[in-house]
Amino acid sequence: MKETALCPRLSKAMELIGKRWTALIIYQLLEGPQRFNAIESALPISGRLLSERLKELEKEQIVERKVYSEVPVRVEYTLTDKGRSLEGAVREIETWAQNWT
Amino acid sequence: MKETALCPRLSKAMELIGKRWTALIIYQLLEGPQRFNAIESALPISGRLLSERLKELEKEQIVERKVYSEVPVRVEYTLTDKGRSLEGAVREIETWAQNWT
DNA sequence: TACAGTTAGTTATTTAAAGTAACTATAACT
DNA sequence: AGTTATAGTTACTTTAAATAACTAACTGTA
Repeated sequence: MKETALCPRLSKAMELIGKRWTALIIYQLLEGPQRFNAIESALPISGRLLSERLKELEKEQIVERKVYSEVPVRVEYTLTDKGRSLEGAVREIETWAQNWT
Repeated sequence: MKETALCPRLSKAMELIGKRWTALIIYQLLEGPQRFNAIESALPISGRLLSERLKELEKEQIVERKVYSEVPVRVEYTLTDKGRSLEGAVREIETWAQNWT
């Protein structure tokens, strides 16, 4: 993506959390750690995209991936501090949506 | 887009303001009314997409379009009350970005 | 031994959105 | 007649998202 002279920080943040499904995944993880299937069931997202998004969020250190070698394998996704710190922004958007839509 | 059972309101809001460029356009308009060219210059967005986004935002009553029949024509875009009410959310994201990126 | 079930994905293909560049209408100015 | 300016539009290419089918690893059952 091109850079904006306007506000590179906002731009970068929007590129990340404005990406489709990202905010909803974070919203879902605010409930607590979740397994891959749980997130997939909570949202109308496919495994393909969920996998892609979780990788991006992991790379940005917004979520943490924990693998439990059970059978079948269990993988849990948890918000990091950085991830949890997005709660305010997500709640603001939620509140706005309640008041204006 | 499919509906999410999770939080249709957040989902709807993110579909709108999470759309590429939308948050940055609103951020820019928080400075005050702006002409088409001014927004286009402030962001690395093309006329094609800016036009498309502004139409969407006008339809959602987040921005208002005013035409002044001067030569050449002047078109100004202003945030409505609904649009200005997004300031809190945008600032939250900006603050998060400052603290965590 | 062979087959179904479970989780957490991946691969392949189609469809939608975004990026890029060139073009248009209108009117003044040279 | 040709140039400049604003606010777009049109045509085309590239990237991202949606959809569906498939895979690996292991268990439990017939």
